[in-house]
Amino acid sequence: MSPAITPLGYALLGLIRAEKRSGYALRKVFETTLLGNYSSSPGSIYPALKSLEKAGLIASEPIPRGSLFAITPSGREALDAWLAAPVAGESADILMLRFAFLQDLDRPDVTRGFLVAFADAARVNLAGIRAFTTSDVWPVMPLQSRLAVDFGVRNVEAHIAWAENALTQLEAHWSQNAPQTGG
Amino acid sequence: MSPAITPLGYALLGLIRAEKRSGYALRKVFETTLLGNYSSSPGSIYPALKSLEKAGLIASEPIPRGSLFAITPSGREALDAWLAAPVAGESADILMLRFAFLQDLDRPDVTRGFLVAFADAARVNLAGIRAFTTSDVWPVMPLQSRLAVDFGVRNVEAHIAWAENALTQLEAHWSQNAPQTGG
DNA sequence: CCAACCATGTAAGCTGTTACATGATTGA
DNA sequence: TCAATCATGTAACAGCTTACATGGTTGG
Repeated sequence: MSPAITPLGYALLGLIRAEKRSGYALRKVFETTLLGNYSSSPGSIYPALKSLEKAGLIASEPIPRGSLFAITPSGREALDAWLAAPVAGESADILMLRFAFLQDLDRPDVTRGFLVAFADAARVNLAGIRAFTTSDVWPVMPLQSRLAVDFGVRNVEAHIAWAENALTQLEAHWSQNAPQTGG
Repeated sequence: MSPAITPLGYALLGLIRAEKRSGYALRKVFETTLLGNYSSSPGSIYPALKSLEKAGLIASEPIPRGSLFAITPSGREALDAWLAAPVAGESADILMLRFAFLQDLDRPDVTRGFLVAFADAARVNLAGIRAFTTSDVWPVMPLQSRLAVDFGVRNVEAHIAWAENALTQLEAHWSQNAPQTGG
């Protein structure tokens, strides 16, 4: 098995699938957009691109200045597998990256599944914290500790609310815009 | 200047200040509590403890089985400096770690300053996103991209609401419980 | 002509992860 | 006695950051 693809690797793969880009252009994306808290330093991106190319997931074509990277069939495969992977354990950051890239997959069923799983995971998470806040140790904990836990509660609640709203809006959008009738 | 203390190092310092602990006990904390997404693997914690000890921030005393670590004066100094540092640029995770440890500092003024700065930073952040969502590119962006941005908005809003509520509750708590009159 | 930007690369160093290894003690 | 847990350690590896280095091009 080839070395695992890192989050940065997937971020690059996703951006490259959406549009052929040079290493420099990719760096600019990380510098300027909200998406991705990844470093735009050359020391991270160029080695990562090399490793993706070596793994056959992207291919470079020379252009007048520098080179352009395009995704390969096996790169598409790896990216799709990642996008469809279960929502377990991954951080919100990574999951949002996946959500953003699900767009290019254009598969409402997969996106729907993702959002449902995302909300479910958040609800499980919330239940776990609630179990804690209703235990007997909770009332005797210092206020500041309880507030730190409350931070987690509010975040998870925001996640759930976001996922429900996103699902509602996307369903409306999908039903308006020529539903996919298979192909 | 000695090598910078890592987030894991501060987490260890904070836990050790609150209570003398062994490496094993510290690992258990990471395994069982909600706080800290740090690994409990021996390969991370024991080397980190060694490095803290080498830097003179903690000291170990032998006990029947293993050893206990206690914070040193210079460790306290380093921890306090970190707790009082500006809220700029750090991730929410790290900031929450700081908030939890601010408890042991027992300095309402510092905690208040932290929460105010935290809320301010979140508001600046929110304003930045709002500037984006009211720009001319926003309406033409795909729905899914807008939803990804909405995730960020909801998170930051949750941060602000949490900080405001935390401040309110703590002020009430401080005014009830024998306000510090210096000394 | 000089500054700024385009475009890529590498070397050093630190950190953390995984995996393996050791040995003592406790409980069934 | 055997498994589980206590308690610590280390070696190999991967990854990212910082910093440095190199050239070409564009614009004033």
